Amino acid sequence: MYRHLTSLLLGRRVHQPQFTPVCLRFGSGGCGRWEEEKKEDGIKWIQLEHRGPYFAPLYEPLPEDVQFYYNGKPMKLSLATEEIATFYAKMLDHEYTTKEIFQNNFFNDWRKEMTSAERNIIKDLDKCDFTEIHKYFVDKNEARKALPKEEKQKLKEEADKIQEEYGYCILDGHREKIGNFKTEPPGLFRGRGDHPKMGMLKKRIMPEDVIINCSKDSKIPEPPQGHKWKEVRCDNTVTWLASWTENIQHTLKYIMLNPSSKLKGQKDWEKYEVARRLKDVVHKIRAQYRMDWKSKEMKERQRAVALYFIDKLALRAGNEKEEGETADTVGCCSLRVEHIRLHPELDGQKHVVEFDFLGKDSIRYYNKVSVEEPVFKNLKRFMKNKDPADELFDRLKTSILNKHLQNLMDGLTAKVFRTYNASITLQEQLKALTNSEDSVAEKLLSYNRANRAVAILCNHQRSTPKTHEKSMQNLQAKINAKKQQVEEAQEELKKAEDEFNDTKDAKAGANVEKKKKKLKQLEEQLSKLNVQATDKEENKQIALGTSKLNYLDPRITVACKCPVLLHL
DNA sequence: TCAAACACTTAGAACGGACCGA
DNA sequence: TCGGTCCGTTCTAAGTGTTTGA
Repeated sequence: MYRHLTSLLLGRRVHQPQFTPVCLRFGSGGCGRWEEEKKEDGIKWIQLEHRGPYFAPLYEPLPEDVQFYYNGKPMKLSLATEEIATFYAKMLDHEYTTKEIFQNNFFNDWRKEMTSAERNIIKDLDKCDFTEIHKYFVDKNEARKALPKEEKQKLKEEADKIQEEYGYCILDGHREKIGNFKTEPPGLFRGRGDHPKMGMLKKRIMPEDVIINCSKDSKIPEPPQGHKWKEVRCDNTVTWLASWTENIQHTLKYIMLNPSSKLKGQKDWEKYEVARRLKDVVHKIRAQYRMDWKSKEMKERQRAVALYFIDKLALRAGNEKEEGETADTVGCCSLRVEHIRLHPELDGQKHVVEFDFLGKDSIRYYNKVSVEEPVFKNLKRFMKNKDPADELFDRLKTSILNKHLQNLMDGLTAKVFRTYNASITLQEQLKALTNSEDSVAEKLLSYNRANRAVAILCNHQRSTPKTHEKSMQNLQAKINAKKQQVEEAQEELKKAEDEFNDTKDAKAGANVEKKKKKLKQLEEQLSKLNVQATDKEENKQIALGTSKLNYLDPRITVACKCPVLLHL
C-alpha cells in the first residue's frame, strides 16, 4: 500500500489534498493515466507485451569431492537424484527436516525420482548422510557473502540486467513493473503449520508447463531454445502475464504485475472505496444483525452471530477446505465447537467467549471476549448436542453470508469488514494518540502504536525473531547496570544529605542538589530502558507490515499529517 | 445447486542492505 | 570495523470470492 501511496504522491495524482479522508481523492488532479478512457466492463487491457518468465537456473552438479553417504559409504548419485538430495541437504538446519511428515514425504518423492538401482540401495532415510553436501552449500554461501566489493557489484549488475529485461512489461503503452517475473525454482514444499504435504518435491517448471498471456499484435515472447510454451493466449479479461499449474496442490500460479502498477493501484483504491461505503451503512447492518439474533430461523441466527464476530473481532470469512489436503485451519464460518468455550462469568466479566483456533498460516487465534447476552445464548444453542469436532455454524457457509451482505450493500463481502475495521481503528487511534503540537518523534511513536492496535485486531503475528532472546539479555544487562548506578547515586545523595545535616554548609547544600539532579536523571534513563524492554517484549510476536500494506487506507495517514510520510 | 476451477489478495519467512553504536 | 538491529523487498503459501459447467 505504501508503495502505492508513494507512487500516488510522486505521480501527483493527489494534488493539493485537503487532508481529510473524506474529500481526498486518489484520482483528482487531471493527471493523465487515471483519466485514461474507461475500458469495457471486465476488460483489463488492450495491449500487453512482455518477455515471458525468467526460468530458474538449471542444476549444477556437485564437485567430485562433495559426497553423499549411504550407510556410512560414499555413493555417487545420478544427476536427478543428486539434485533432489541437495534440496534436503540445504534444509538440514531447518526445523522442517526434524518433522516426520516432512521426512516421509521427501523420502517418498525422492525415491520416485531415483534410478531403479538407486532405489534398490537407498531404502532408509536414517542411513542417508547429507552433511557434506550441507557443508558445501553453507561454505558457498559464506564465500558469496565474503566476496570483494567489486565482485558483488558485478553480480548486482547482472541481476539488474535480468530485472531490466524480464522484470517489466508494456501495458497499454506504459512500461509497468512485474511482481514476480521468475518461475519458482524446484525444491521441497514448505507448507505452514501441520501441512500434510510438507517435504513433497516441487518440480522444476518448464516452458512446456507455462501458458503465456499477451496481446495478439504484440511481440510473442520466445520460449528458451529447444522448448515451446504450453499455450499462448490472448485473454484481456485477466491481469496475469503467464501461469502454470504447480504439482503439489495442483493449483494455478501466476506471473502478475507489481503493486506499483496502475492496474493493481486502482484495484487497491477501489477496495478502500468499498470500505468507505461500508462506513455509511455499518450502523444499519449492525442493527439488522442484532435483530436477526432473535430470528425464528436458525440459519439467520447463525448468520447474524457469525457476522457479529466478523465485525467485532475482524475474523476472516472461513471458506470450506478440502480435508487432508492442507493444514487444519479455520475462519469464522468454519469454526468448530471445539474452538470456543463459553464462560457465563470470567475475570469479573459476563458472557465471555474464549476462542482458541488456528487461522490462516496456522497462526493461533486466542482471545477472551465479553459478548452481548443474545450472542452468548445463541452460541449455547448452536453448541447443544454437538460433538467438539462438529461445525459451530452448521447452517452457514461463506457463500450464504456473502450473498446476504451483497443484498445489504453493493460490493460488500465478509473481508470488507476487516479492511473497514482496520482503517477505522487506525483513524480513531491516531485521533486519540496524537496532538498537533507533538514532535515528529512523538507522532511517529503514536503512529506505531496505532499501527500496533490494528495488527492486534487483525491477529497479525510473527514468530519471535531469533535474535530476540539475546537482544533482551543485552537490554536487561543495560537495565541492571543502570539500576546499580541508581543505587550508587542514592547512596551518594544520602551521604551528601548527611554531610549537609552535619555541617549546614552552603557548599554541602549545593552538593545535595547536584546529587538529587543526577539521581533524577538516572531514574529517568532507567524508566526509559524499562519502557523499551516492555515495548520489545510486547512487539516480539506482532507483525506490523501486513496491516500497513493491505489494510490501512493511506489517505488516513495523509489526513493525519503523519510523519511516516517523511520516511517513504 | 454445487463443486471445481480460476483469479486475485493477503500472509509470514527469509533475505539483504543500510545504519548505528561500541 | 564489527556485530546487532531495523526495515524494505522478495518469495510463495494460504486465504477470499467469483465464474464455470455439469
